[in-house]
Amino acid sequence: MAEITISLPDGSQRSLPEGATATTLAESIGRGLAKAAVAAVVNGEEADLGNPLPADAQVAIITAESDAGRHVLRHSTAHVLAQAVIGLFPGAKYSIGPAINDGFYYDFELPGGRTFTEGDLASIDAAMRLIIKADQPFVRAELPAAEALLVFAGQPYKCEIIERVSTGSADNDDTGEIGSGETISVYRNTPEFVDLCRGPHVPSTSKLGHFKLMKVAGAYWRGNEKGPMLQRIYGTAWESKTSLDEHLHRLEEAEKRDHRKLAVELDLLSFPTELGGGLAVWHPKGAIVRKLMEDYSRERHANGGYQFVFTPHLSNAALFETSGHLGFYKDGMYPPMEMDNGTYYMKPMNCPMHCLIFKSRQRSYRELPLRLFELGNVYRYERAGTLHGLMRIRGFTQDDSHIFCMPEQAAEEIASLLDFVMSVLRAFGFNEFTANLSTKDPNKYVGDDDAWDDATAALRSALEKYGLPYKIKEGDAAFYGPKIDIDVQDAIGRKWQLSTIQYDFNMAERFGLEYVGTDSLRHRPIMLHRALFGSVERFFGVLLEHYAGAFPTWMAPLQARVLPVATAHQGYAEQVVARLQAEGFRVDLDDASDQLGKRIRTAKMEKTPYVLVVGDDDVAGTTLGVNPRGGEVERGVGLDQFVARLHAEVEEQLANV
RNA sequence: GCCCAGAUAGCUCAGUCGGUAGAGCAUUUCACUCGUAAUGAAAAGGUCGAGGGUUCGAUUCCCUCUCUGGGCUCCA
Repeated sequence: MAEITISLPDGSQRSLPEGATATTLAESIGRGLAKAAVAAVVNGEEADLGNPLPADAQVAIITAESDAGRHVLRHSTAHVLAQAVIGLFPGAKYSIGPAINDGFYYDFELPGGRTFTEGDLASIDAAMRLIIKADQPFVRAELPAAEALLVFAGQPYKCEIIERVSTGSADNDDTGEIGSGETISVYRNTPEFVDLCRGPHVPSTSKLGHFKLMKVAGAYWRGNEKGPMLQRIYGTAWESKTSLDEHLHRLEEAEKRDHRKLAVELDLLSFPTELGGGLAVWHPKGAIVRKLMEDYSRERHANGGYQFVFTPHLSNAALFETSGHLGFYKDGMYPPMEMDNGTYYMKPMNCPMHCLIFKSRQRSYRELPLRLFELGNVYRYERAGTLHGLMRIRGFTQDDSHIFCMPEQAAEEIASLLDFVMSVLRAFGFNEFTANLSTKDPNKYVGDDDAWDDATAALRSALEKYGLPYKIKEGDAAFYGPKIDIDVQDAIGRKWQLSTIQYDFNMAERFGLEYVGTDSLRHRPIMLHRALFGSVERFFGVLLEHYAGAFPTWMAPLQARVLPVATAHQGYAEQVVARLQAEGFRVDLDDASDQLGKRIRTAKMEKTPYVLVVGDDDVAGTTLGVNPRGGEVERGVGLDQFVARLHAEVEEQLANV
């Protein structure tokens, strides 16, 4: 029999009989590999395990526990979901069902406008497990478009995808489903069930099984708000029960960190329904933390050459007509108020008012860069369905600064802005950063091309000088200028977009801003927008989740609580509290009316950095029993010694810049 | 705005096949005075999200609305 030679990723070669498949290859290498195999990469293209391998092919086996392998598992599980739904709901239309981060989804339209309820998930789950148990093969076929349209007659969403692909008007969603070639690829599991798909898939449904259907949701067909609302089912799928359980456990952990839950438990803030959606009130403990954040920010800005300004919450409509907000973002603004002889709006941004400050008198180049800073309260009418705790809120505070500079100053200013932003983010305990550089959308921009090129180059060079890893998002800039967005990674690996540095070629133009240059002529300044926290509220929410409520000592609402062992030690406990407060620390006392163990538990539940227990020995020796958050109890620590330690800790936490 | 699920004491939740409700924690009081994550007892606490309908009677069934949660869409 003729043989073919296959090259493996490690450079080694193997001879196999002609007609051998990737499965044969995997089996020839080892039983474990054959078991874990879900697909293959043949000459750089993902392919099914069961395809005959071409001669002299480069082949890599995709195993279930790799990212690519999980993607295949999830996509295949989505097909099983569709098969189960079609079986249980005769007449159901199926549309698309891709693998996504950690799982998959599939969108359906049910007959008669029926919708899924959570209760349906159990019966769908059971039907899926039967399909998996039946060990159905995923059989690939390639058809001309005309034939595919016949196969999917009565399935309007599938036909639409086929037509878009065959007429060349497909987008990524479509090609993700069926590839972009001349023929349409499909996978058939049974005579009854066939689905469009580019593949690859696992060879048979028995490779699947470690999945869980998570939730039902509405989703627009092709993401179009005006299009039909389909019924989406989300699921997660993994290569083993252990991995599935770990994933579910991670979800539980994230849920425990939910800032809305922690905000209630720690009595930080609330969203009273009487107040209205997306509006928060800050309780004393939350307000302490927020004030510390803001004070620190002010201190850094004062040292960084910023000038503080204040501007009102309301403005005459004319201002937002000049700025363009009413033209571009009216839907996102609170409705107008008619008063006196004009129309007023809540401000959605601070920049127009900062422009008015710049414009209030003639400016000289000697004043530039002029850096204006404000913790400005803005109000945006976010749609009801989008509100999410502090992360998406209707009234919030931007730590907003606008920098007006000469064009030749911009590059240096950007570089120092980036240093400043990163330094402050580090002080709040973030260490992992990535950035996005958004460039010009050629179809929608103002300003001249040279200015855009210079601005983009300045942003890029700042990123490179700082050594911040970044991705370029082509065409993602706002119409008025390119920008850098900075993402931080939190303690459990989630990314949050926080800071932004943006060029603006538009606003200075609209407001007719000018400065007098060395040539005594008038010039237009460059304007830079810079938000560091972004929104103080959202940043607080991110910190709360990052620290799981256990704020570092420097910003903890209560830094230490003193517990007298018995009433006899109350006097000494009061002295300790007074001493620590005199040193500037936030300390309180929990008297002996509850048992000691109970009081310790309460203080721990409140995530107090230090619980200080004082009894007979401590009164005698002016010492403390120190019970630190997350550490070991230490008896007989001298009061002076503890004070010094606490000062040192706070200083060290803020020195990490 | 659209789809799904909710709303019962401050919090977490149980319950009422239609006859106006209960637990744990928290709160208050009393007793206990204790050395590192829950002492015991008692009291108080609810227009069962709002409005309308069906009914002799609705917290429970139906409708509408509000709000909350998960998605979609949107996010200067």
